[in-house]
Amino acid sequence: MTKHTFISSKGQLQARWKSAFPDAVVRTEPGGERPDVLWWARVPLNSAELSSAIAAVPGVPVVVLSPEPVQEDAMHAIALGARGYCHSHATPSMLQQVAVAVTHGGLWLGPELMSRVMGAASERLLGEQAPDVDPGLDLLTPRERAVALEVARGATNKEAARRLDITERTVKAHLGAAFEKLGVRDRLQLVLALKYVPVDVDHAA
Amino acid sequence: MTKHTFISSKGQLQARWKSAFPDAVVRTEPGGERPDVLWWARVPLNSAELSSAIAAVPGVPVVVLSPEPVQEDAMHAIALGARGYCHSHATPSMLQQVAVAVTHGGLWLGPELMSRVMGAASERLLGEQAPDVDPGLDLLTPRERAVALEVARGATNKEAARRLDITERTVKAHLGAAFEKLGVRDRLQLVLALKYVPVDVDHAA
DNA sequence: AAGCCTATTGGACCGGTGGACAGGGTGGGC
DNA sequence: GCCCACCCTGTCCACCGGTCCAATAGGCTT
Repeated sequence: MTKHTFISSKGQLQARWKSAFPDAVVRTEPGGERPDVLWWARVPLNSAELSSAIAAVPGVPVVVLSPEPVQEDAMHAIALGARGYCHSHATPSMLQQVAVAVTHGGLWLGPELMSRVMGAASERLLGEQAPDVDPGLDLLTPRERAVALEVARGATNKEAARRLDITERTVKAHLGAAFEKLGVRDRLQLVLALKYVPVDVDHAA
Repeated sequence: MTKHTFISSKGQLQARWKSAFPDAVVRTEPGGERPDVLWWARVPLNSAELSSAIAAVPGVPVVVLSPEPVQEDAMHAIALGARGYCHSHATPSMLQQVAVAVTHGGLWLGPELMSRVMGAASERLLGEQAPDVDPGLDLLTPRERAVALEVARGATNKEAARRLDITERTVKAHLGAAFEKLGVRDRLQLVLALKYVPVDVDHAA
């Protein structure tokens, strides 16, 4: 059975959510058992809280619910890695649709926002022809890249293995190869290398 | 039963697709019965053809399949309204995942592309607006902050200890406190949690 | 056919990491 | 004075992470 956890400041709307997902869990704080979908209904939207909540459950799609959807909030949520954004008063069947989409690797945004996001993304990526795209990623094989990206989202080797459907040993192999190609010594510096390009490690010196 | 139509120039890979969707229809030209998902496997990708094919079936999610996924092609497809982009040699189960996501209103892109698109969209739509600042760091005591910043630069516990002139044990103590305050489980997630803070850090002074 | 790259996995090793017990020392507020 | 927050240190231990030794298999180039 799919597990759903709702994070709500006031615990309201539980009835509606339980209607969509009868065995849903409603909490006021993140934590507890790892759900299949994490619904973020805290208002107002706090980037820091949302960010760490998302980081705390790598691999779990996070959907942000808002009582009055605002594009800016939605974009913040997306920027932080949320996989969905919709009205907190959405009908149960709508919520179920969203759940299905995100648990299958999709991004769910609602028609209007979706087209805006897609438009903006293509403007950004086609317009400037990827100037600051990590040269690092291009050095990696597709598999190494996939593993590196999982790790860069905060996943452990075990979690990355589960997400990519390979053994932990293989994750280590790809990671090791990525370390060597990028000239870093561990996963943390790999993340830094993928964020801002140069790693100014004067530490070891 | 969900109906799937594949548009392929050469009609190849039919076996693979039929394995995923036994009653799929493979065509060389768009048209015919209205499917639930339209899979576009024509190579090379032609924007005009794809555009009119998408326009011809409003409401039907279109997924572009490519034998060798390229970001630029993906962005063109997205810009034209495609709801998904993935490898044409994807496993049947993967295709099924994609199908489920897009038929439920989702956008399916694969981890790497997805994060790029999301990042690009938020950059474009949020502009240079600084996110609402200083969540994490202000929760920490000065010493915890110093340790966290060392770690965020890629230092090991031992290196941080040497730079701050304390024992490795103390570094662990501060780090552990920082983990708890920020609600993360390890140093990597701590870095991610601090990532969305303006890092002006000239702390070395 | 031979060679290379990629992807995958196994076993073993060992240092780094994080949590669970501990403390002791300082300074400020009530 | 007491309490409390902060800073610093210690030991023990389970687990994770990174690297070494391999091996098998498929695809691609020469």
